[in-house]
Amino acid sequence: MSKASEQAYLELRSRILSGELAPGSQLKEEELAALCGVSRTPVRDAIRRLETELFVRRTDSQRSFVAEWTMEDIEEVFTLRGMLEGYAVRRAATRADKAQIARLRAINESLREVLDAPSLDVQAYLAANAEFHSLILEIAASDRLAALLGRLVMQPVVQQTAMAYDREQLARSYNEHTEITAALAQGDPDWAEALMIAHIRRALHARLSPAE
Amino acid sequence: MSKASEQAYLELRSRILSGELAPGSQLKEEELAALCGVSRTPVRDAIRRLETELFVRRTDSQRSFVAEWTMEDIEEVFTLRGMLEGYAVRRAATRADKAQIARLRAINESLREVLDAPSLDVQAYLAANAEFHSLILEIAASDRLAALLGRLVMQPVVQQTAMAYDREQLARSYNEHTEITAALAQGDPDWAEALMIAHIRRALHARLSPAE
DNA sequence: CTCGCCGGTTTTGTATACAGCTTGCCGTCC
DNA sequence: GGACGGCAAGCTGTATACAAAACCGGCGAG
Repeated sequence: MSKASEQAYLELRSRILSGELAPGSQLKEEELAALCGVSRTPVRDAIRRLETELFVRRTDSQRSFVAEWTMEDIEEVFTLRGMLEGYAVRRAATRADKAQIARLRAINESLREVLDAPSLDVQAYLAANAEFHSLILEIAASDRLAALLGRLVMQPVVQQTAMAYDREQLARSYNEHTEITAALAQGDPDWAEALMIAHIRRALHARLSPAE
Repeated sequence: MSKASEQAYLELRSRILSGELAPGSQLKEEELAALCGVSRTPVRDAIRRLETELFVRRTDSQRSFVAEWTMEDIEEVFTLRGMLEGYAVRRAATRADKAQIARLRAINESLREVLDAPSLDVQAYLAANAEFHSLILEIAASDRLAALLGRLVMQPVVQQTAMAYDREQLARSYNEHTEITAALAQGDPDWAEALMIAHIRRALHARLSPAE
């Protein structure tokens, strides 16, 4: 997206994720325009986009609020992600070629580097993780599925989830990625799907009880 | 949505469905604004909305085109719908109360009236069908799931599908709705889900080979 | 005391002008 | 003859002013 619109989107999303724009609070276009240093028009675009990504809720009378997430909401989003990404990886299993498998392995290598580093770089983890999942989506070769998943289910919760990860969680996540890659290399859709669902399920529980 | 924006949306969607705006053709804001008798602003909103509903595809450089649907695309959308609506009806099975079941039965009654009428009113069928599916979504009581399904998977293809229905297809559809209602009345999620998936699968095949 | 109506105020929707980017064509240079 | 570069036209992005709709307070009637 072009400059102002993208800027407004990133600005607002980051403030929502950080809690600066608290769940339940109203988003007023003019106020946000001032905040982002752009006019109302790109802010409107950004709000609409955040709405489709479930960051923002809209009342029947067109007023926007920061979405509030209950435990049930979170669990459900993970369930949906499980179904959709499970389907994606199932498709990927019958389509992946050697070069793509190699790229997946390379991404996993960079995940391992994060793991082996002396200090935990969660942002680097997030980047490599996103790359892994979106490469699988690319291999699945379905624009429509990508549109669904990319826009709607992945972004909102993943970022906050990873914040709750300790080194052990990261290690498990890395192992799961390795397994999924193996399943894809074997071309086994059932195996791949089961692993992906388990992978996402574990992320859910890490999210719900970070203390454990 | 308020007047002009909604009007533009409905206008454009109907022209896309009718083929007047052909798949692959470029959507130019100014041109469409003239077509709908509104300014570019609401047209932009409408295009963005149609984009999230997969009616419209957007290039990397922000130009919009009417989406082109291959057989594979259609099959895949039905698969996704099956997963998501299957999940919805599964949730509904453990939540529906007597009043809601009664409403589902009432909707099915109106479907039967369409069936028994001397001339086939496909629009009336569509209306009642949409009501049935959205009531199930309501019973499932998940705003997020509703946001996903309502916006993204249902609309694009359903309308064209129903056009291909003859009276026998309508009768089968009615019977399936009745069965699903029974499964919900029993509170049996497995049954309900299986029926829903079958229901949607059959719609797919009616869509792919209307001649049969 | 409650309910509903009414006006000011706030917030969103729409139109329009202008700016910036993309694209495709045409001419020139290698 | 081909390719690269620049120029012009067309389309989209952004800002802003004005219109319409929704909210909220207070006031009056039942």
